[in-house]
Amino acid sequence: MFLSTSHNKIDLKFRVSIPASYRFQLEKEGKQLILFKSLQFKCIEGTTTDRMQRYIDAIDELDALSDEAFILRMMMADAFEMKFDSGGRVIIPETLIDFASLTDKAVFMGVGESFYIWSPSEYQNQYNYSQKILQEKGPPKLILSKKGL
Amino acid sequence: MFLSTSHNKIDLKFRVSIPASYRFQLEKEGKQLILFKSLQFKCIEGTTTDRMQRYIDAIDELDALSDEAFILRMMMADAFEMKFDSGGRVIIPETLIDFASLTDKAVFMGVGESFYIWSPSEYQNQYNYSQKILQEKGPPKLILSKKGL
DNA sequence: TTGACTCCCATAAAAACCCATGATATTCCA
DNA sequence: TGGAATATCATGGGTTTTTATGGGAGTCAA
Repeated sequence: MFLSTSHNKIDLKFRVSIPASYRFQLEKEGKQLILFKSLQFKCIEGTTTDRMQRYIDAIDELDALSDEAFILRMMMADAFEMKFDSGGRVIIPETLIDFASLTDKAVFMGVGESFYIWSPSEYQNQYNYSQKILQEKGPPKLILSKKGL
Repeated sequence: MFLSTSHNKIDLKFRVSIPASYRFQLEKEGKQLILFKSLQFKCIEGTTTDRMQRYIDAIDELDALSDEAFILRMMMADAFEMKFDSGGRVIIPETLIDFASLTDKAVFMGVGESFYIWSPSEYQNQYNYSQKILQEKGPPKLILSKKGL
């Protein structure tokens, strides 16, 4: 489970520290880290190899010639397996840096089964949007009570 | 189940003692503590990892593009797993301190499946408000399902 | 050589860990 | 029942470890 938010620096070599809690999460389950372009947002998404496998399996269930399958395959093509250095950092591929408009700061946002890497300004936009939705619609209580929470 | 209210000090290192009764509650069931921004109030909410896991599972069952899923992901991003020191304290993340406007005192309020951490003044506001509602509307009707008990 | 990449070490700040103490509550026994 | 002995809790403070980050030495290819 990936939780919490942290702001880390991207150095001149495109290196960035993956938050320690995320690394433990991966290590605990003995899983590799995958980074890829988010399908929803202008950010990088990080997850484990086996969750990625679930995406791949999902493609197989789609009509092979459909637009969805096409999009998902394109996403796979821009997915990278990350290696950590001794300090717990990875080098973010340039494709992903560009996609998410990252410069010198990265915001790591744990969202459960995966995490997002945002530029600070995009993150702020998303955060503000969430606050707006919350004010307008209130907490998603229907969903929660339905699940017995 | 978390019950009762207590007023604890937040020291210069942002450490605060989690009330012993809450700790026993967690220990008894072998569960980790999670703190996160309340979706309803200007306070911190405390709960367990497996309760949080149920929220995460709920995300996957929602339309990934829905507002509900979005809000729940934001909730994960503002959730932190806590580690106790030998004295039963945790360090409250700065994000949460700011969100709840905490300074040097924290009011712990057990509300059953979770608990709240308020600043003394916010707590007082909520308390006064509840008293006002009680006077105006009388006690709420409770429907206790046999199943749930 | 130059440039890109990997691997390793250095360091400041933050977090985790450990022990001490005063206050309060609890136990125990005359 | 009183009151000393004990346990528990919240809190203070110091020491050690971890984390994030900077930078350099070695490697390989063009």
